[in-house]
Amino acid sequence: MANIKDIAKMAGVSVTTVSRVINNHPYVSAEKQEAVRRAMELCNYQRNINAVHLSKGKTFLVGVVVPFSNHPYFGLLIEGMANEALQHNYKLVLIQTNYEENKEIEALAMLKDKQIDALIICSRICEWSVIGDFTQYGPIVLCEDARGNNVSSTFVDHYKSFTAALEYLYQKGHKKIGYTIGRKSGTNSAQRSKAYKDFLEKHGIPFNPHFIFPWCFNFEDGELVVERLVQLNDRPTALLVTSDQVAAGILTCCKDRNIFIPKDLAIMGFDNQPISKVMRITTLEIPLVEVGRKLFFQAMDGENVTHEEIPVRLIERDTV
Amino acid sequence: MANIKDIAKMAGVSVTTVSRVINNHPYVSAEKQEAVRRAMELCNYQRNINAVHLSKGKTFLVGVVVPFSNHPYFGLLIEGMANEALQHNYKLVLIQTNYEENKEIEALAMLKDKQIDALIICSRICEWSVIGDFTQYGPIVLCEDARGNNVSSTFVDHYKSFTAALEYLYQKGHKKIGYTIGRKSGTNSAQRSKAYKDFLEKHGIPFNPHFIFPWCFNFEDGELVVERLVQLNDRPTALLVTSDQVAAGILTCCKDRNIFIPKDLAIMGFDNQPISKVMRITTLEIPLVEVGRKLFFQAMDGENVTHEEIPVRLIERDTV
DNA sequence: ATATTGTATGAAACGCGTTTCAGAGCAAGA
DNA sequence: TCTTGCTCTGAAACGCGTTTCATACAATAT
Repeated sequence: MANIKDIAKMAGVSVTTVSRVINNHPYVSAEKQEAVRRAMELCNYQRNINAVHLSKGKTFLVGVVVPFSNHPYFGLLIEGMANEALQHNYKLVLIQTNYEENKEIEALAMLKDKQIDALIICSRICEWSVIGDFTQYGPIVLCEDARGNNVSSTFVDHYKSFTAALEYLYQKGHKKIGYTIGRKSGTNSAQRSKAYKDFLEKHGIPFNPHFIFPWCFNFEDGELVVERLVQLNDRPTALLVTSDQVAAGILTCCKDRNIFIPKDLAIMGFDNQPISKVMRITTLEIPLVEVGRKLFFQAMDGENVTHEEIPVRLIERDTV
Repeated sequence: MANIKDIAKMAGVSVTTVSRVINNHPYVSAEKQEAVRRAMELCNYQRNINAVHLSKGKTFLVGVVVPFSNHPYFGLLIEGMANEALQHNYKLVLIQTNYEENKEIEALAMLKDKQIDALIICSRICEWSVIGDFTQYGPIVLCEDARGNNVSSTFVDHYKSFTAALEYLYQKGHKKIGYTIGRKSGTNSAQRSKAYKDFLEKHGIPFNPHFIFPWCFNFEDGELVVERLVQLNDRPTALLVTSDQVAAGILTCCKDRNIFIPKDLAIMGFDNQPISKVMRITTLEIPLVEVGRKLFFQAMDGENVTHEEIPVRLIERDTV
């Protein structure tokens, strides 16, 4: 395969001139321009992008860390990023961690060795201190409240939104409210847990550990929730479900067991995924595509560390 | 940031020796090895991966073309690839096309300019001739029957499986069978269409264009199907749905409209996604994670063009 | 007529790790 | 003693495009 030198020779010009033609720099005479183009066409020339990357010290690649790629939550986030990436002529490198710390560190290493220009972490596992060690190598953007850490972030205030959701349920008459979360640890889960405890305290409601259902990510996880639910003597009357997928799963399984929604159990989802619209699930909308877009934007704007809070919106439908 | 030259100078050796240490080549004395390691640690040295890529002519990156990334079908496919990629120390570059041809061509160009070592196309838009122009630049792997084209493929024989599904429904007493597909064009859709027509002909059943529902991808698309269904005077008694997600959506909407499954309408899904298990949807299992794994494997084995047919398995549940 | 400014072009340095090749030193086998 | 074969090391070439700097000439301004 021909390289830039071959083209230069063939067109009777210097490599500089070829480079100028390739990159549309001014100051190349029409004749030479033509000669170079002809030579490139003749050889079916393609510049070696890795040489460009080395030379420029950039790859136009942005890493995206997700625990799993087959969840609509991350799907929408990625969609937003991909759209924005397209605009900026960037590509996304997907790094699936399955919530294993070493994979996240691998992603950070990619930033260090310049394989990617920036890194977006959609769901963090590493300690902040670990992340901090890598900020010197390029922009790192988080999808959680990262204020106070030297990285940009676009996030939902889960304390606030969880509190709002709880108060909404309370005001609808619910005193016994349970909730589901994904991971037990993590900033978001911690915020929710705190919101929950503060809510209980405020209203003088006793804490019931059986009302909390961790490890709920997908539609099918709803099945287990319902199974555990029916075995409870003292059941919650409402469930705050941190994913519409899980909410849909719970709703479906409840129907099968003749648990009527919302009469027997109120359900409130999160995200406002399309499935919640079809199933008429009351939910808190998070504009995930927009969040993805903003995350990418922050990754591009590596100079400045910024934090953007995304407001959520309550969407009342038929499950509360 | 220090480069290999700096390290060499600092350790009092040549760059060759440093390179040897980095890559664990034999024939480096213990002392020099130690000296190099110390220097690297001192400088917090990180080799520039782009220089490696340029030098080696490889990037350890594999491109993955998908129309959308937020669909569980592609999610599982990617999951399989990601697992295998990890094993081989490769990373995946996600290229989302939204079914736009130019984006797919962009992906092919990435192969040409050596930004990726191989390309996996999960859902093709380009003509075969276009793909053919790029096979010289690296392995291209398809997730559809690509026999006869100079690319590897792992695929389901959709003619065969569709026929099997139709016969299964027929044998259950269904004569009026409709089906949903995603895109109208595409190898898979063509195979299914042919299977459908052959099936009708074989059993002397007249063709009814209203029984075909295109553009069905997601859960929410099931809503439209049901809406159109109820407006039909002459309704199908069974529906072959080419995605469990859509099947789940249809099932949910039917329940809301008091259309009883399978009494009023039999539904058969595809993929055996977790959702189909929870909702007890009869489906044809496609081992997508396994398919993803194999696709990646073929991408690695660029020397040989191979084709692997994946058998599907009928999973009888409660919707037929 | 002279000083500026703009256009056009190429040599060479640069980014940086890998790999080939040549050579030196030393031990085991002939 | 001589050959063969390891072990160890480094200089230099290689992969390839970008960018800086110097230069040359034409055109406009003074």
